Formats: sequence, C-alpha cells, structure tokens
Amino acid sequence: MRANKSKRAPSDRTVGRLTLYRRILNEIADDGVKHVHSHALALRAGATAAQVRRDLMVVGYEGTPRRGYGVAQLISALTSFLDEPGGQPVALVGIGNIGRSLLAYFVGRRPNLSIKAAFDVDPQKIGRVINGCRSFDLSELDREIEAQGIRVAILAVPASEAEQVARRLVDAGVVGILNFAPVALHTPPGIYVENVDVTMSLEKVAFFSRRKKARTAG
Amino acid sequence: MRANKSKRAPSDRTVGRLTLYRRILNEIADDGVKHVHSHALALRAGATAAQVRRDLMVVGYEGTPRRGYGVAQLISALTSFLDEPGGQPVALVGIGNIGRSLLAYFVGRRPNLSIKAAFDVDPQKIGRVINGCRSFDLSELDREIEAQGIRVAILAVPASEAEQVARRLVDAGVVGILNFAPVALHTPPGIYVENVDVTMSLEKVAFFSRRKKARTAG
DNA sequence: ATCACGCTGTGAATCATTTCACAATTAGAC
DNA sequence: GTCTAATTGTGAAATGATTCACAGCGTGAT
Repeated sequence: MRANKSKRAPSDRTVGRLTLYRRILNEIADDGVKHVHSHALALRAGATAAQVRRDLMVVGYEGTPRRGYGVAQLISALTSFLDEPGGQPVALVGIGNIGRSLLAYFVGRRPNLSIKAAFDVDPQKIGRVINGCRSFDLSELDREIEAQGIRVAILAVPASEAEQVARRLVDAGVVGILNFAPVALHTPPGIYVENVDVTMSLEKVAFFSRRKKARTAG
Repeated sequence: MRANKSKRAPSDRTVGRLTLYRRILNEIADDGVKHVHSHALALRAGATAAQVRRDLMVVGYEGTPRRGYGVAQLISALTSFLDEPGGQPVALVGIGNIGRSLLAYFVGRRPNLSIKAAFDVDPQKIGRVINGCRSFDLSELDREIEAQGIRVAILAVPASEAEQVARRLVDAGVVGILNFAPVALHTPPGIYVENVDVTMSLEKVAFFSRRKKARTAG
C-alpha cells in the first residue's frame, strides 16, 4: 500500500479518536491479541470501520489485507505520532475540587504527560507535595513554568480568574490549555484551547432526554 | 420578523451553545444590562455573531433590529426551550473521586437539574446524605430510579463496570447518560450518551502543543 | 503455484455545520 | 414625518466531516 504523504494537519476530532484507538489497542495487547481489524476497533471505539481506516491514514502505518493491523506496530506508530518523545510536563493551576481529582487521576496514568507543578493562591495548599507533584504559590507560576519548560497547562480556577491566568500562562510559554472554567478564553492565535464544561454536557443530556419514552424494562 | 417554524431537531452542537448563551445572559442580567447584540454574545461565547443568530433561530424568540435581544426575554425563551418545566432529577452512579466532585459542584448550581440519588457498591459510602443527596447501594438502583422517575444519569464508575451499569440504567428508564468512563457505551437507539473523557482531552491538547513555538513573553 | 476471499486505503459522494451576504426592519436623529 | 445607520433573520455558498463503494492486494487454502 502507498505510504502516507502527510497532507495536512489532522482534525481535532481525528486526533481525539486516535488517542482512543491507542487506549483500546493497549487493552487488546494485554489480552495477548496480535492483530485487529478496523471493524473490531470501530466496535470498541463507537465508530465505523471506514472512519477508523480514514483516521489511521494520518499516522503512517498501514495494515495488511486479510490480517488487519499489527497491534504492537499500530500502538507504536500511534505513539510516535501522538507523543512528544521526551514526554511533556504539564502544569495545573487551581487545586480545588477539580484540581485535586485530576492530580489523583493522572498519577501514573499517562507517563508521557505527568503533572509537574501545581499552583494555587491558598497558602494552605502551597509548598506541599500532592500525589508526587509540588505545589506553588500562584506568584511563582511564570518562573516555574519557564524553568521547567512547560507548554501544556490545565486550568481549573474559578471562572472570574480564568482569563487572567490564561494570559499569564501564555506569556510564560504555554501553548496548549485544557480549560475547566466555564468561560471562553480569548487567547492569541496559535494557542490551542480545549474546553471541558460539565454543566454544558449535563444540560445537553437533559435536553435530549426531554419527552423521550423510557424503554420498557427487560 | 417571521416566526420560527420548528424545522427539525437542533443539533447537539447548537444545544450546547444555547446553554452557554443562557449562562452568559444570566451574568449580563446581573449587571443590570437590558439588551444585548448578537455580536456581544458571540464575543463572550467564543463564537461568531452569525452563529449566535443561527443558533437562536430554533428557540422561537426574535430580537429587534438595532436594539438586539431583550436579555430577560431571551433568558426566558431559552429556559422554556431547554428546560423540562418541573425540573429533571438526576442519578449519579459511582461515588469516587469524580462522583464526589460532581456532587459538590452541582449542589444548587442548576436547580432544574439536581442530583436526587447516588449509588455505589462500597458499604462505607451508602446510606448517607452527601451534599443533600441520599446514597444507596447499587442493588437499589433500579427500584430507586423507577420510584423517582429519573431519566438522566451520570455514570462515574470504573471502565470495567460502565457497560453493565449503563444497561441497567436504561432498563430502569434512563434515556440520557453523561458518561465519564473511558469506554464507548453500546446503548439502544434513542438513548442519548455524552462522553466526558479528560484523558482524551489532555492528550489532544498535548498533541496540538507539539513543536509549537512559545510566544515571546510580553 | 494458483486461486478466491475478505480486508485495506482512498476517491468520490453525501451529509452536517459554519460563514457569507443581503433584504427587511426599526430605533433614534432631526 | 422622514431619513439614516445599524442590526436582525435567513437563503445560499463554503467549508468540514463522515460514509460509500470499490480497486487492489496479501493471506491462507488447496
């Protein structure tokens, strides 16, 4: 089959699914399975076989007809496509409910993306080591981010502070932000922002649950 | 202007933004502002003016040229479009890190969507009242959901349990699920599932932060 | 060796979403 | 009352994402 020609930047949606495929492949590999078809991947990812194949076009690894994709090879192709080789340190700003959950959640989960510094304004929360991550006063944000060369940040501060903190992050060198604050950040071009808005998500679910008939119990 | 003709079901994306507009409008209303233009809403929502107007076509309230939208009227139109009149009770399954954060987060935030029952398998967590919400053993899920007529659920259990719990939820009458487990749920047609996958989100941010130049501090 | 089956990769078609662009409208100035 | 400038609602165009459909190929069977 022809080699990938790296046509253009993959879409946001595609990259999201690629991370999902990798996670599924890791589970499959743990089961000792060596090969997998696009159809099987699609089933577990909640997508279609055609979409899986289309998504995989960007990663530069090709399966073989009748045999499918080599699980180990595809994992390694995905990893070299998705991950920065030396790992990417992540900063967390805001050690509230959400922030602490995230610290606990990410510890050891994706070694390539470990949270290397956490920031807050509450003196009770600073100067500690939480889940293997040192916490600092917000005033040290710029210095610490520059010192560690951090380019990815998780923003988990109150909505009223988000815009201002985002600006400081960008000025310190951050180019990607995972934003949990329920506001639209206004960042310069070239900065990637992904919003997680649980209230919006729940309201969407509630809306699409209106006036629907429940299934009869089975 | 012509009246809305309720052409078809609004898209997922549109509904999400409508909830966002309502939130922004509530903030604007608190500032005592009476009218707002599509352009101002767009700025705060991170959208374009045309998109705001397009989205608002579905809600059956129209602004007036030169004056824009009446803030109070638009809030009430959005609310009658988005909300079920008597409110929608919500169930939470899984009282771990995420579950507890959500309980704390949603208490009093959207009165129309209050979490009315929480479930877990850990005996230490059941039979209590956490943030005004009673917690039950998982075995009582079906009974309690049917008794309270709950149709919306938040799924915050380990990935290995998610599929099975989702099936029970659907059988008990749930038609919309906000899924925090990192697996694709296989639900019958007509069931609305919204996934929140923080690992995927962070990996997306990390990917789009690769090989980007940081902005020079200013 | 040869063959047939079934899976991949991808151009083209379809479907969905966003943006453009402008007629219709109206608040406010005079 | 009349005019002007600005804003809305929306048809149409543009853009983006997904699905279709099939040529081409490698595997395993014989």
